[in-house]
Amino acid sequence: MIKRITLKEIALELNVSISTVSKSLKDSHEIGIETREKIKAFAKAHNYKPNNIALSLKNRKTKTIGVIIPEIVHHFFSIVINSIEKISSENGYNVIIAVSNESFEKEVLNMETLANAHIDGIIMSIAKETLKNQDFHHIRETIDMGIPVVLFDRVISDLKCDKVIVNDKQASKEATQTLIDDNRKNILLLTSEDYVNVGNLRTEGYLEALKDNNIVPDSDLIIKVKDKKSSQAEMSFLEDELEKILKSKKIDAILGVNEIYAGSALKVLKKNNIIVPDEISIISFTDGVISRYSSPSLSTVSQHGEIMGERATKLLIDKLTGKTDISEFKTEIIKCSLIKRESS
Amino acid sequence: MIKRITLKEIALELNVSISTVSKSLKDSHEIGIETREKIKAFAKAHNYKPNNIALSLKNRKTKTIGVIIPEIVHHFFSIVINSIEKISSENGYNVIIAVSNESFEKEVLNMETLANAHIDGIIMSIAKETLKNQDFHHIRETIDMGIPVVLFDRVISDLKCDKVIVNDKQASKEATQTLIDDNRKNILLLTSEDYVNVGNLRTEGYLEALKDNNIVPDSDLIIKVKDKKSSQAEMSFLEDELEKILKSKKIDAILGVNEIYAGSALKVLKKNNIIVPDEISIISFTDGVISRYSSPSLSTVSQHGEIMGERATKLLIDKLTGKTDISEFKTEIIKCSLIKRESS
DNA sequence: CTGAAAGCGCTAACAT
DNA sequence: ATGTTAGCGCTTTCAG
Repeated sequence: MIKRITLKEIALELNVSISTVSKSLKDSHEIGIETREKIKAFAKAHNYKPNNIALSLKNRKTKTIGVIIPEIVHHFFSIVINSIEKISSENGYNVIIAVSNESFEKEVLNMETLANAHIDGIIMSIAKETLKNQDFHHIRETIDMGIPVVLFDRVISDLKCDKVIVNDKQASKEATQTLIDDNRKNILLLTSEDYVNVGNLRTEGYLEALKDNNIVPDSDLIIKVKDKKSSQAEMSFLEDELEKILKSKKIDAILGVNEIYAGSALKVLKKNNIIVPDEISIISFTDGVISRYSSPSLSTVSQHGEIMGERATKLLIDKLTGKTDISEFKTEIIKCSLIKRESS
Repeated sequence: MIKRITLKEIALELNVSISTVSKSLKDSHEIGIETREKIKAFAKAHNYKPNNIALSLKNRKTKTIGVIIPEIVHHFFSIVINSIEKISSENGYNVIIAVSNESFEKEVLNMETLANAHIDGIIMSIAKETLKNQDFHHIRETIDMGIPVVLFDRVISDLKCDKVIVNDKQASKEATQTLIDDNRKNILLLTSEDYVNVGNLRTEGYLEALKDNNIVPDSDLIIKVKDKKSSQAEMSFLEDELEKILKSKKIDAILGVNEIYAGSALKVLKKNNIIVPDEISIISFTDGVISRYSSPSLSTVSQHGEIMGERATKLLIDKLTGKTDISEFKTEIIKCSLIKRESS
């Protein structure tokens, strides 16, 4: 078993003081060129690596970023994490992952754990339950402790932190308009419960598009998928609702606020021998793997998770490195883009 | 901005020594009951939290686990990470994520970074390029430094560490047998290049099943998907190859070593108006979201990523907590299970 | 029962 | 040019 060598050991070995070693390794001109070189050579030969824990204790910096997300097994979030990890490591930061599982309590715990791990900053997307509870004390407290926070996607506007969001409402409006332009007037909306602001904004965009085109919204054509313990359960709820509506209403298009909803809808349509996009066309948010591999493949609104992760990380690092003023907060808005595939 | 209070500050405030405070907070019987209570009350009132960095420096333990994976945006790996994070946090460990992107160089760097972060142990799945290079010095060195490593899925047998794998060969054999039992004799195999041991084992299982049934393997019926810069590029390679084969050979079943291969194959078959499973049936490894939402949905061999992550984490934690002998290494084999869906 | 002091590995201000 | 020392926050041994 190979032990790491310390400054002290090097000092002892070469009969110099610890600070001489420390300064030499920093190439300080305080130290004579030959002792300096000798020490550097010795350190290299013994593969000296500074102990980051000791440095952290001294500097009060861990060069670590904490990330709290509602779930990992989810195309959008995994893209964002990937991007966060990439930018972080390029800038010498490590990434600690914490998952809230959409639970308020877990999210609060996560924040504590990360604060105790002395992460330098946090990037997070808020859990559904937290949005429902409208309780953000844990985020406020973290910010009050001087830990910078960057929120992405699921965001609360009155928190003192940077934010990265998507033009949800506008994108939803445009997607709906695309369907209307294709002469579809009976558009079913598959969305989440009201307190999920992202879903809400998309619903608003949908409604605005209808209004702009003088289409009277039919509340029966909006399915708000209830939160359940498992996404399995949520999907069967959605499928049941959809089957009911198909029997009672004429529908010629579906807008889904994420690809799981749209993918499930597609299954129901197939089961009922409804041809997509001839009879019903579909557009969905989340440009993930389901959209690409389903058949017909789904037209989607891409939220550009990669860009969101990148922007969020850069905002945070700028704050950590002092490039940005600590008390100034930006909100970056990423533009969604519509990716046309077979379903519309 | 709220500062964390330290032992020193508490001591100063209450006119006692630091060690009295430290002992009191540990409820040491050395300290008189009333000073003890007074100190505990004061600490609580001021929301004292020990500084984990200082503890790490002292204990040489960070209570952090490093995870190195080839990619995050991938159903199997994201499931495993999720599970690792879950078990870790239940046991008071943080998880640092590092992504190798299938690159050897990046993987070596990742290991260094994690070692420098003084993680207590590492859970990893080896990058393709590393498997190709057959260079595992970085893993050996990490182990030599006394950092326990647990490998999962993509594993090298002669490393001194715990391993969690899947009965790939057997599962592949059984899947192939299932197809043969359904009277399919011309089975196309979609696999990865030889040096990916997982793909290799699955190929072996396929070949054994053929042999057991006296079917002469046809090398034209094995597509080894070449590694490319992007999975996009790999898929178009696969699709081109498959189209060619469909023209020249009779095929009545496809076995894919992962669901991306199988999903892409499904698209090609659709394009050529071949009906699945009537004309060609499909079974695929990786029970992910593509399999569930494609149509027809894919029968899959589930590798139980959740269980793999759980076992790997438990093996590591057992080693870290001294429950297991440091120099004894286990290999756990998870049994795959076949999930029947519409494609077979 | 309480406190002083050393030490984990490192830095930096301050001697010499 | 090199060394001494204090200190980051904590634990723990040893003294009082």
